[in-house]
Amino acid sequence: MTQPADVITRRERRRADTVQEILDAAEQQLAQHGPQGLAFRAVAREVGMTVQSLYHYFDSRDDMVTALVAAAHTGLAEAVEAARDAHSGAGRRVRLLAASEAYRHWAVSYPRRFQLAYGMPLADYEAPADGPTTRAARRVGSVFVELIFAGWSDVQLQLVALTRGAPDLDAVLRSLPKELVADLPPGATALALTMWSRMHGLVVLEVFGHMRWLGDQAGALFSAAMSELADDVERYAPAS
Amino acid sequence: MTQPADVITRRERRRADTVQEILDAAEQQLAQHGPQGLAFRAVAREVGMTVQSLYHYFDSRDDMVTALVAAAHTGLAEAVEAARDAHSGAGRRVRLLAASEAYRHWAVSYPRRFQLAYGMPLADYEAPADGPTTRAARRVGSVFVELIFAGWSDVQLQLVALTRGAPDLDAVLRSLPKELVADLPPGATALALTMWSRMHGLVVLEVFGHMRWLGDQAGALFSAAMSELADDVERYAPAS
DNA sequence: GTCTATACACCGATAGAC
DNA sequence: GTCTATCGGTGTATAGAC
Repeated sequence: MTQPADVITRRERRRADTVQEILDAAEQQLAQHGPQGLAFRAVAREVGMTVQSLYHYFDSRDDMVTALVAAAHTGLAEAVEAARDAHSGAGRRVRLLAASEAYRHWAVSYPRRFQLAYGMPLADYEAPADGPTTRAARRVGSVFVELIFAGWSDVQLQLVALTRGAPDLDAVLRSLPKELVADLPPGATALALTMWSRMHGLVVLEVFGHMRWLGDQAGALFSAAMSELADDVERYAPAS
Repeated sequence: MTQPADVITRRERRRADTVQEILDAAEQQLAQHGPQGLAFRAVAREVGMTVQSLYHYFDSRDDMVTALVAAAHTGLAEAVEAARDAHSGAGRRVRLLAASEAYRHWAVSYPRRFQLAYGMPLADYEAPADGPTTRAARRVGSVFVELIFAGWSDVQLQLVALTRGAPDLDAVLRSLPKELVADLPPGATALALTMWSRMHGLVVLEVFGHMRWLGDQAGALFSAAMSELADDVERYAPAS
């Protein structure tokens, strides 16, 4: 006789495998047929199940979409982290540029997933306010926060005065949860946000098709802009 | 007897009014019910017509959406132009900041329209490659190009070296149509693009709900970042 | 120009047999 | 856990009367 615990584990593993199989099918549908490919029926066809069977793995279609959004953020985070770790011996500038290139590369490689995570209001889908989705999203941001401020002294961090003259903004940035942004002074948090948004802005324009007139040179423009961004980061961290 | 020309004019004006009425209803639907509010049936309900009548004013539902996208770009362009003209006596920095604030203000005031223009892949809708949509979109960009480079000498323009080391990118930027970017050297074009993307990045993050943890301070962060951006523009234009 | 009627496909979700 | 059957709704688009 197998132990009950074993049985449950086997069942749950099998269940997890099936869930993953469904998510893979959904991602393929998303890539091939766009947003409407995420219809429950369409995913069921792709994975070779009936619609009703899907309800055994997800409470609703929105549940499945939420899982996909979280998976997208996780995939992007893993890509960025891998790029960072691939240059663990190098300096801040090299690692920051590698991470940003990985960010864009993942986005243009999986444009639909990136759109799903950062831009696409699906019909009838409303993202849950807090959950696995937001947690996975933070992972991406924290990589860049770490890279930007690696090796800064406390004095250097305090000297970033990006929010001077906006005390309310200061207060909000100071009251953010620590796990989101590791106890940085408000100016530094604002700097990380603006730097991330500079990178994000170019990527989002490209992924949503607003840089087609650059042909295949969108990546070159991105690299040039990221080089400027890295210079600006250095400028904010005056040699101690 | 009225002249035939008059009759046609009256008819066409009445038709144009109806088209505008439909578009207004569609925008209200978009604001209230999101993307799926743009269904032909939903718009017909809102405007008080039957679905079939809409086919007399638009060849298809995609036609109507295309008109909405163009209208969104035009509305954004008008808002930015108005802000620029409201400070026609001021210097470049003031006008640039005013235009950027107008950009964000329009976006957060009409988030669905902004999403429609810049981010939302509607189910089954594919934007036409070239048409009124792209022309209206260029209007926004050209305002910022003008503002950024107002008063620069040819020498100053040539000195922007943002694309150094990327000859292919240079070539693409140089071969862009003149009405898109008024005969600028490639480095200057790249500068305008990156500056615009810096502004756009923050706005797009906010409009798509990725800055909710800043509460009502997203605007303050935007202003701080735009101030930095204006400083950077000045830095690129060394005093002659 | 507007209407009714209609065709044909799709959707999310539920009930109940096996 | 998977199936069939079904409900009640959505959508785009066309035909033809008035």
